[in-house]
Amino acid sequence: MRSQDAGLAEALVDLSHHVLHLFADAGRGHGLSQQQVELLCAVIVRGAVGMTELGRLLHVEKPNLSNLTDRLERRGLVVRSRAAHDRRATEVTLTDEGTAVAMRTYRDVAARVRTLLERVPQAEQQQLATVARRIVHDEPA
Amino acid sequence: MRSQDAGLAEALVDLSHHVLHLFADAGRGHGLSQQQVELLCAVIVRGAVGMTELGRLLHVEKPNLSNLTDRLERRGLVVRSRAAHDRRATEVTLTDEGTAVAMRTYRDVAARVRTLLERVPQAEQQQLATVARRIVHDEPA
DNA sequence: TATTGTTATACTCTATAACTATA
DNA sequence: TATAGTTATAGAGTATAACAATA
Repeated sequence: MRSQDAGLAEALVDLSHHVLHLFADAGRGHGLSQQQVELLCAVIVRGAVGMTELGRLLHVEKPNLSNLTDRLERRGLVVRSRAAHDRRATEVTLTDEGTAVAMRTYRDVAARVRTLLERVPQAEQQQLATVARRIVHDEPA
Repeated sequence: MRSQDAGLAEALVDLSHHVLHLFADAGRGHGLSQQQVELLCAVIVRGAVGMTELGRLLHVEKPNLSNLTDRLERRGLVVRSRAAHDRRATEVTLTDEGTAVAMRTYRDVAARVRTLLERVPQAEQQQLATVARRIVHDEPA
């Protein structure tokens, strides 16, 4: 690894830790883990979400997502239901309590994101989003 | 959260997952977890490292770092020693086997970093490093 | 008294393989 | 045969509180 790569790599790794810890920190007050917060935020933004899409969004394998969903269902925050169009598929939705918890947590996450980004000027934020998407192949070069 | 913030936030979260999974993927072939790879890489780059600095680098709390170090020590990859200047402090160093494993893993990580960044032009990489450091407060605005 | 690190506990997350049900 | 999801299992990571030793 060239030394300039190493510098960028270290900065990226540090940034990644900060970004994901933001979910953990937001969840702590509500007794939620990082992954639980990520799942709740994904569902509140999208409405009903299938397990496959959740796994892709959260970067979690199927069996682990099943367990993650189990724990949230046991706590009464989400429910599973069979999808109408494909009876193999499961859709995850929020309960009333889950919605309330997810809203509070989502606002907490959003506030922390704003704090994290407040040192970065608008123009650079736009560039950052573009580069980030390019790196994860969501966007063409 | 404004919708433009949300777009950036999602891109950042996705990027963060990719970056940290890179360590997990590099470790899989060697039976090492993400955190184990991160620790080995930190030690190979720095030589002997104290527990406090390791905790800061890996974003891991003290008790968890103790456990992480225990598992690597049990596998014969690292050893602990008392620091000369402060007899409370512990320093972590690599064994011969640990050095060999860490070198291979480090090269694997480096290769994956290059792949991850190959779509990003040099100039943008430099900007990215600057913005990343600014976000985590390592660098003034 | 503050700091460095460990131990103890209870819970959550992870990877892998094997399984069921639907397509 | 392939896909969506679950179950089982063993190991690893996590947060918190309480502790020992050194500064």
